[in-house]
Amino acid sequence: MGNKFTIEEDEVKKWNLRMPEEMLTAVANRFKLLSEPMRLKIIRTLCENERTVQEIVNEISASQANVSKHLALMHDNGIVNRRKEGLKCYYSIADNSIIFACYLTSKSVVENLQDRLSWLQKVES
Amino acid sequence: MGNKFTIEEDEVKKWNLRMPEEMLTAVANRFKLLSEPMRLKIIRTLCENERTVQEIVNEISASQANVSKHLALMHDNGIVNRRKEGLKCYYSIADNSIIFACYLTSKSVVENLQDRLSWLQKVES
DNA sequence: TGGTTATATAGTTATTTATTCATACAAATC
DNA sequence: GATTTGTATGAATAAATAACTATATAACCA
Repeated sequence: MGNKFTIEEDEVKKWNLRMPEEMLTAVANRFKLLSEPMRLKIIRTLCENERTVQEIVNEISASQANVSKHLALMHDNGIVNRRKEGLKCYYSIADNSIIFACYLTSKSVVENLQDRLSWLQKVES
Repeated sequence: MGNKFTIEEDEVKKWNLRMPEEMLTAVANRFKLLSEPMRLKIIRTLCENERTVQEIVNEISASQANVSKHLALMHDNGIVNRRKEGLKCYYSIADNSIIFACYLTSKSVVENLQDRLSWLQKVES
């Protein structure tokens, strides 16, 4: 409760140094997993709690097959956990940094849009 | 210098609430921009300083045409700035949260790989 | 004006992948 | 065992796009 996430800016800047090629590909792949609106929708339903496939299908409007495939992909890549209970299969977020990345990116995208909008308004007036 | 970036975990969890469809698509699109190793390579060269297209081409091994297209794409989407000076064209990171997202994701991916590795070692022994 | 340099852009190809439909599998219940 | 329910998967299709080649643009210089 009231947990804080803190990072030193200097530490961030070191990101550019000495990252081997395979790591770069792995990072790109992680971003690719987050680059589909449908998967973000699914991830969003998992933010609060674990969910069954059917629950997800009901919350977002998508076919069972499609949701199942996206979940399988995310599970294979270790960003969601799977828990079976009888017929049902519960999925949950495996790594909170996923949510964090989504949050950060959302904020940044919103700010970006706002900047462009205010620029547009300046030009118009 | 010594700047810190802090976020409340509770704030992050609110990400799932009331985000309109277009925002989700915009966020997905931002992630898609970061989902190509070649673009990450380019971004990495821009971490320290602005760079000309040729400088980037020389640093990473890629064709001028390809680098130029990636830069154009990133510029169109507002994640790099462009500054012309004579014949040369200098690009730079438009939004530090990009670097931050890369850093976070890299860390998370590394931890994920380490977890899988230690799990594998447990299974083997 | 002609030539050189830095960057951008068409057109093309090959690859990836999200989605759909149909079906398979597997656990529970009758 | 047969049926129902929840989930996974294979095949097919359509759309997106990274990379290449060749060419265009545009600024600088002789």
